[in-house]
Amino acid sequence: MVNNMELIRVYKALSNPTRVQILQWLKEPSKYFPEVYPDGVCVSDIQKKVQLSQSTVSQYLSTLQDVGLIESTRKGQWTYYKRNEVQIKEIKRCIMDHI
Amino acid sequence: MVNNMELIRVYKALSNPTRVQILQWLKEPSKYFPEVYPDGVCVSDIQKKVQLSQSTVSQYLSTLQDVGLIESTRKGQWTYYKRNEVQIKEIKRCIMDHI
DNA sequence: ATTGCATATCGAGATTTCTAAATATATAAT
DNA sequence: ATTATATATTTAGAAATCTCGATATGCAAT
Repeated sequence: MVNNMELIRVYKALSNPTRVQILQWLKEPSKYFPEVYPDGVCVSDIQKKVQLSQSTVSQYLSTLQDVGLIESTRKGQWTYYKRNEVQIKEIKRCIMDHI
Repeated sequence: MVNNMELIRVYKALSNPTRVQILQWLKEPSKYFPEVYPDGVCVSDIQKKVQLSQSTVSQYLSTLQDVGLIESTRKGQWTYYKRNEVQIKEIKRCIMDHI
């Protein structure tokens, strides 16, 4: 269950076009990124596409992760991100009741 | 059809707890407001409940209306607001595909 | 015409978000 | 040990949002 305040934070996370864009690219990662690993896509590949600084992209990914929309796996020096579809489904369900 | 940028504006509108609260109260106006008119609830009744200034509430309602979540009807010196359920349904549908 | 009431708009200070550069951390390769 | 690479964190200025008081607008009643 995603409560009221958590949903507000989800809306905040989604109220930035770049963050939403990333979330959408991650729906079909192989379509949008040069390499897709078992745990998702690495930060630098995402950064190349969004054309914002490395630190900004890293923070955006943290923001999306903080609200549960994506999840990360660290492997060596890389961090791979992918959508957390289970949580996204739950968030969607809650938004339906919320609005 | 609600496009990408319009949805971003919807998320922005929803990323404020008070605005979401108002939207939720308007689901069952007679439960939360002293008087409900055919076209909805007047600004001053909403203002009394949220305990923010009149100008803030007026702007919040404009914000919600701008993105289509509520609609207004002016009758004399009053403006009544109610949910735009048709548009909300459409927005929900688009959010489902969007996220 | 004037007064009073409901709402909208304007202007501004406080707070938050955006974004980058610089720095830190962690790992890999030499 | 040193160097290089990937990512995270810190710091800070610019831009946007929040919120209010003041003012404007529009309508109703006198």
